[in-house]
Amino acid sequence: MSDAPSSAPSLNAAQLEAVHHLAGPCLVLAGAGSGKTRVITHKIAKLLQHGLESRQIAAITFTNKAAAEMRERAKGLVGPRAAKDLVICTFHALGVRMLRADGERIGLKPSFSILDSDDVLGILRDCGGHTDNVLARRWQWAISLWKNQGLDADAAEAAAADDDERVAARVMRRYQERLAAYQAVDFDDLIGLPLAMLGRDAEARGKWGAMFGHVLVDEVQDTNAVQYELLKALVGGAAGAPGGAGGKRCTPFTAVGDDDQSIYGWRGATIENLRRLPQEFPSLKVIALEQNYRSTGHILRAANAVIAANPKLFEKKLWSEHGDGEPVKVIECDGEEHEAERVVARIQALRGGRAGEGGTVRFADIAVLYRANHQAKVFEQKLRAAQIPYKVSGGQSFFDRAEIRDLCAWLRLIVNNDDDPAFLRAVTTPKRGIGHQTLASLGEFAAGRKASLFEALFAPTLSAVLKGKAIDALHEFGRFVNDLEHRARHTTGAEDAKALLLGWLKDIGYEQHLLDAEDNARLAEARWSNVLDFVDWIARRCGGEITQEGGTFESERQSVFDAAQTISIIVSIAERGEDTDVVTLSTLHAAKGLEWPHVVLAGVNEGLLPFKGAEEEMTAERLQEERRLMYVGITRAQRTLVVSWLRRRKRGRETVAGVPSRFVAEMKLDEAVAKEDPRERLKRLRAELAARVQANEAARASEAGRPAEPAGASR
DNA sequence: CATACATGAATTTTT
DNA sequence: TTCATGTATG
Repeated sequence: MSDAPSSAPSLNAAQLEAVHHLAGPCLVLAGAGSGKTRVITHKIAKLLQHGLESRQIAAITFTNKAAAEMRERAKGLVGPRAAKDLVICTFHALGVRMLRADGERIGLKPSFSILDSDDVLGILRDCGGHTDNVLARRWQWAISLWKNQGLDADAAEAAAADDDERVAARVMRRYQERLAAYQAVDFDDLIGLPLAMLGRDAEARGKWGAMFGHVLVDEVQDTNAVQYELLKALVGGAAGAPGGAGGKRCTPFTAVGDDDQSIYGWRGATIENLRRLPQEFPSLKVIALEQNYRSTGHILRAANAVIAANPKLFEKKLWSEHGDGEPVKVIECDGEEHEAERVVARIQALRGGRAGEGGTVRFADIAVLYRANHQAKVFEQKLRAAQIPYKVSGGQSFFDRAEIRDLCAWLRLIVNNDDDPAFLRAVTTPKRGIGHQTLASLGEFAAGRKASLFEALFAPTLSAVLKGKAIDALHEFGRFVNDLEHRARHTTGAEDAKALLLGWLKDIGYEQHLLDAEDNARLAEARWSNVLDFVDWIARRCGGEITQEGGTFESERQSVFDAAQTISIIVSIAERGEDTDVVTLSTLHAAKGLEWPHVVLAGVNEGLLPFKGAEEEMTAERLQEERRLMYVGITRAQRTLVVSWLRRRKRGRETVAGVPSRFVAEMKLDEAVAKEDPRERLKRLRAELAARVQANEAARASEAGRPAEPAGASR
């Protein structure tokens, strides 16, 4: 995907400087397309040359995908053997590692569970009495943001601005108590708890502070306050701990990022971190990568012009040795449909293009980017109509599917019997004659004894509150789980693991459950096939093979139990065919880090691209982030860029007049609007007419005998 | 309890 | 317009 172009066979001066600065803290301001992954991987190689062990080098990313890609690139550079022990993972994965190793120091069992957002939502609903989903979701959001800022429930309550926030803070307190009781953590805790652990426990601090000889962090501009603190704690500088090392001897590190591409402020990322870095590490070496290897001059100038309107943290201006290329085009469309049609026409034109230079354009060379997911819909329609293959980025991920979550709940329960949310999901999936009533009684009983549901289930005194049949069902469930756990601990190797898992699915009758629950048989089948994929995947892990997007790695053979421990954190396993030739539809956010020869930025309207909610005001900061988003969009393009906006835009029910985004003017394009090819316009009108005629005919046919709709009058 | 209808609300997303 | 949630009804 974002492979270094062959036009850059060796590192440029700035890249070399970044790679060679091994001794102290280093900030690499990597402009879009400036070869930042190359710098990171080459620096890893350099560190190895200088005698660091693989295991002493940590490269931290934000997504599993980025981690897999980086590992792959590193492997290509230093060979599989050296790459194997490199610690290349996400912040969260590193957190898991730390907690599994030493979490007991802060009272966490090594087998703690990781809750997904569904579980969290369920617990929050519970904590707040019987509340609706909407409110619970708001709490979830607020709590996550608080945690990202390093606030606990007390701090949140103290800082609460209104009653709603005070309530949320109190819910958060109860929520935290529940998590502790469940021996469970949420995603945010995976960062916060390791940090707390290092702050509180000198031994852990010593161990982890000495763990790495060099720490590299990708996309620093996306770090939130807690991640930043964790990074500092790991390198031993200005540790958050009272009486901490105070920046005496600090592990060298390399932070790589681009303040102009910070687009995740809304979920807690803060470029304040970048601002503080030079202050907190006075010896920080700041290196800007300004040579761009991706885009043509016209595109780069547009990008620079847009971002110039933002206040600067660090001075930086992209330039490239590529020629000017084609001018950026702006197109004006009547509405969403028209826009989609023009984009389709554009794609067809690119494909059929003059074979003069550059060879043929593949579908995979083209991307349509937009602000919000719902904008994909019209494009999907029109692309399908034109028989153009496409994929929509960020569709539902494999692990979000209900059937996979069901199975994950079972696995979690096996790993950690005290994981009550997992218990509740597993015990009712599939239905086994244990109903709400029974579970409510069990829950009450467990709460009274401060025990988990699973513990409570075996208590002799439980018979006082539950009748024979219910208790029998519960006991049978408990025995089944225990037995499964026992076998899971002792089963290793791919074949045995697969047999175990399939046997389990059969025992619980899961396939039948899917068929019963889904009235569409084909859908049920699709779900079952997902389940089988999942089983295969776990089995392969047990056999010592780990597959992620971007590659397959060898690791130790694991027991099913071990494999189950890691599943919550892994998100994407569905290796979507990377080399399939399809057009990409993506949000601007999801497009970050990717690039295409031909890019269309769609719906670049005032109100949509600088996004304006119903009754939120547009603060300067929000506007700046929107502008960075536009910048990210522009810099995805290698050779051609089309920016389109709508004269009529739908907002809710009504259609309102559309105004081009202020960012269009900020691009300072000299070429004016590109006119739609008159032949295309004619073609379109003809197609519209034909469609209407067809619709009328269909209506007449289906309503034969009844008074026909006033044909054509519906407009 | 399950289905049907009405009402209301609409970014961005990873782990 | 569409999706999801809440209520009313059989």
